[in-house]
Amino acid sequence: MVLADSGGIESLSMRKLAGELGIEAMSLYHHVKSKEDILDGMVDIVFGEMELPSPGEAWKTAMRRRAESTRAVLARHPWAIAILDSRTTPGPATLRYSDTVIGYLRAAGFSIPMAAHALSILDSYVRGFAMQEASLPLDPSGSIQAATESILEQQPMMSNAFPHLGAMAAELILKPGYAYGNEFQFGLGLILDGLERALATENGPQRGDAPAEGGAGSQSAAS
Amino acid sequence: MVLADSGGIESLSMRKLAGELGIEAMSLYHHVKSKEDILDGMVDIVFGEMELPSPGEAWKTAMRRRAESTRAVLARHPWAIAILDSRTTPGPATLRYSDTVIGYLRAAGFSIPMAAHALSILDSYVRGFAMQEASLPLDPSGSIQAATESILEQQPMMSNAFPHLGAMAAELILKPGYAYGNEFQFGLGLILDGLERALATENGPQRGDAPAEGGAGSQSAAS
DNA sequence: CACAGCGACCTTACACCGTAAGAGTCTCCC
DNA sequence: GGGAGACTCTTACGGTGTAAGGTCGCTGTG
Repeated sequence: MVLADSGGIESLSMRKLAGELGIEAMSLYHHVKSKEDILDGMVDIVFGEMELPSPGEAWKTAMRRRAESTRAVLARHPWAIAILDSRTTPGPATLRYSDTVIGYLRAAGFSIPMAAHALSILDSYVRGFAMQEASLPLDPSGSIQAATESILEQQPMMSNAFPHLGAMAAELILKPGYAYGNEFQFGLGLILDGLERALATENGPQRGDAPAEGGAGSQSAAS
Repeated sequence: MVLADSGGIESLSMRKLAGELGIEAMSLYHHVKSKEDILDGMVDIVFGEMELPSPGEAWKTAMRRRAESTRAVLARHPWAIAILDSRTTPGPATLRYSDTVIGYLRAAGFSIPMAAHALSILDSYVRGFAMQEASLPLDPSGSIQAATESILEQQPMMSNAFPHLGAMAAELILKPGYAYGNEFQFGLGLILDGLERALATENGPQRGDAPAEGGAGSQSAAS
């Protein structure tokens, strides 16, 4: 079901979907309540494709892998990005996913509020990045040069009216080897480092003894 | 033009828009090439509403204000979030906005690659957060309690099958005073602090930045 | 003044969309 | 045999974006 859809664009209609299945549009309504139902199911499948952290991993690498997996899944299903959160009736895979990640963070020593912070910032960043990436006019190689050039050509006054934009285009984006996708790692590392610091601060800069948890990884006690 | 649209939902159609203006649908096509044209213009207006940093401000406060302004504007025009980036022909306000911000960062000591990093992470985060926030079922007070409760009620096995999700709902989200919007500040501060550190590292560690607590942290933030 | 040109507006029409309503048809179980 | 579903179909309605072309009234020029 999803196969046909993610292959095509989000121009899937009840009639086309039915055609794909060899039946008529209205027959679909005996299996689903509405098109919203189908979208709900598709979103749940997308969540099901995301990699879950496996126990025993250090939380930082686990969260990094989770973020990269999410980005990869969303790149595979760009249509899903805009509707991921807007489903008001989360499916089982969605709930399972959230529950597992929260449980993982808690086991790694995150308090409940800190886990909520971490979830919020990571998901906002990953989905925001996926959104920007999905809407960039990339050629298959993942480069953005061609599109940038065409904008520059359209606007020859670019370097006059918008000097900094022009400079960034000329000196960074148009350089061979630049791919916007690489920006992902920088931001992800920055956020994970920031979370590590926040976690250390929370877990007691004062009398930071007895960190009872078998928390994964980095204990850099405040000096 | 935008007034009518952002007030209503994204269910604006050529016919409704024409009706708002007292004319017929097809008459619009004498002023715009297509509906895409209208969306382009609307997106540009949205960019125009965003606050630009004023010279002389410290870059951190300037970027914080920019992020908060962007979030406020996108909260005012939720329909814009999903299509902000997908416009392939940026309008003048959009270009001006990007150019000013880049110029501002450059003046504050960011190299071109570092400015690109900063733009990418800030915009991804802010837009991702705005997206999540916009799709949350909030009551007018900005709280999420009612919706959370209804999900919990629908799924009484929540606390069994999804214990961590249930715990976070019970001990954080359902507590009076919790509002998801407050998560924004945490993530924004974390990112700005991270950028500050990355900037200091880039600009040469000769300026003793007292990296005492950084310990042997990961250097994945290096450019 | 007359008149051509043109831009703003209109009507009509087409192919698509989600789906409400209801009418077969087929298979299984008592 | 005879329900009882489950499944599919046809028909129809009100919506969408927009292609094609018609009808005004204003304006510039002679």
